[in-house]
Amino acid sequence: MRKSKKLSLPIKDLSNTFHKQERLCSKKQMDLLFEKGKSQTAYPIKAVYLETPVDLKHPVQAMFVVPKRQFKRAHDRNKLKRRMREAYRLNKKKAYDTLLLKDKKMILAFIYIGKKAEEYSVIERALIKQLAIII
RNA sequence: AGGGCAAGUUGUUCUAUCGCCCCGAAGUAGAAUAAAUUCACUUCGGGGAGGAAAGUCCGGGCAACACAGGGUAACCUGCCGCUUGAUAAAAGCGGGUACUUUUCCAGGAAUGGAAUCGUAACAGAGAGUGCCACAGAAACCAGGUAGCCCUGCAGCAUUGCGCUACAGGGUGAUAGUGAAAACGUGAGGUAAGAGCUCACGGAUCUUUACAGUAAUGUAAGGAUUGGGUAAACCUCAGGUGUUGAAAGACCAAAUAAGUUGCGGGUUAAGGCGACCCGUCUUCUUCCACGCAAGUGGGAACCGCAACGGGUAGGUCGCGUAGAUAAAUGAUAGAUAGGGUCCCGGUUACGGGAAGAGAAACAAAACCCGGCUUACAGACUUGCUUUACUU
RNA sequence: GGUCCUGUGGCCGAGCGGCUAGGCAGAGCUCUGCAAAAGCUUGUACAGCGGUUCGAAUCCGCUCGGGACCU
Repeated sequence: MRKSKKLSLPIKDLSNTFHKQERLCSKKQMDLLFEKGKSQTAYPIKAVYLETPVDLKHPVQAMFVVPKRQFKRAHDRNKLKRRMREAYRLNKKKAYDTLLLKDKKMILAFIYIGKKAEEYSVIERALIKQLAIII
């Protein structure tokens, strides 16, 4: 596996942006996440999440993973990651609001576990479901 | 004209909304700082994947380390000329040679010539070694199974020719085989035979002349006349220092100048990143004993190895695409082309309808060139097939 | 990003140019009242495509698949 992105929201924000600060980039944090994080599955996506004490700018840092083993072509991996990222970007607002209220920070990884590339609508549905459960 | 195949060229449109990466400018009662300034945010402007970005099969740039010299090994390449940054190699273009497809011509045959299609890892098997299963007499300094011929001896037969067995010798014409069998045809010759000899033809090597930059070709002369395999070992010639961007430079942070072992002066250790020759380098300090050479001892120091510990963050390298877990997407709509159906028409084509709608292969991670592989549609060329008309 | 190894029946695994060993598994038969065990018999493979060679699993090239290493 190998890709991740992070999302950060400045201050109040409400927009559907997805900046670099919102992506999970630190190798240390990643190792920590996979070692201690909890996971759950909603086909075709598996989510790994962990509350973190680190002082982040945004309530959540997220990364997206598509295993090379299932998808040999870089093109296919990119496409799936983009679809997941897009779904996350458009639906993260509710999660942000909730976490801001609770004053908690979180790191997240979404791993694509399907055997074949699914349509955007399928991915979006699964991702919304994931977010709802996690938060 | 349609379909199919092959090769080459090309290889993707517009609008809206929400977003992504990089650069620049301006702004902010924002954050850090003494300040310069940096960061953040907002607005505006600009730029943002491919012909293969792929496979990583070649080469170059670039970088670090190494480097007196000679030889060996290993690896790569192998007709000639020109071109590109690139002597060699790779690639492109042209040429040569060999083989091959088709057609034609000459010949009794072997074979040769001309045109044309294609192929070639295209130096050497007149240096050596190895291998060539099965079949076959024989598979490589050829052989002797059958056959043919000669001689000797024995037997049979006999007017005579002869026949049979054995022994010795000659022979390579005939012979099933095989991927491959010892130049082809004819004549002479012989006991039978043979390039043994001759004629014509073929092949290999070579000398000279001429043509060509060259590979090579042509002609004449001479010598020779038994295979294959070098993508088997090998020989010859040319080339190759090693490692690669995870190369490498700098900064910051952190930790323990930690532990153990071995070595540190003569037939010692180490370097010359494979090996050898050869050559070069290293020839310390303290303590005790001794006049000295030297001996003994531990420690320091140096080198190597193992164990253990810490950090694994930033800048540069790095690009008017450009990150450092890696940017081009999503949604909605519109068209081009194509597909389906209906009508007219012999086709070509023309008109109309509904619904779908940009869908091939595939996404840069230092850069460049070549090769290979993948690929819808469009265009061009060639081949093939079908239909219609003449 | 770079470097390298590897691919033989359903599975494991020999085979350094000449009909592709062997074991396990499968099928049939023998044996048994039935089965197990045992014995006998039998089917099935060189990843794909080209090239070199008389002949290729083996040598060479390309493609595909599997794996390892370098930070």
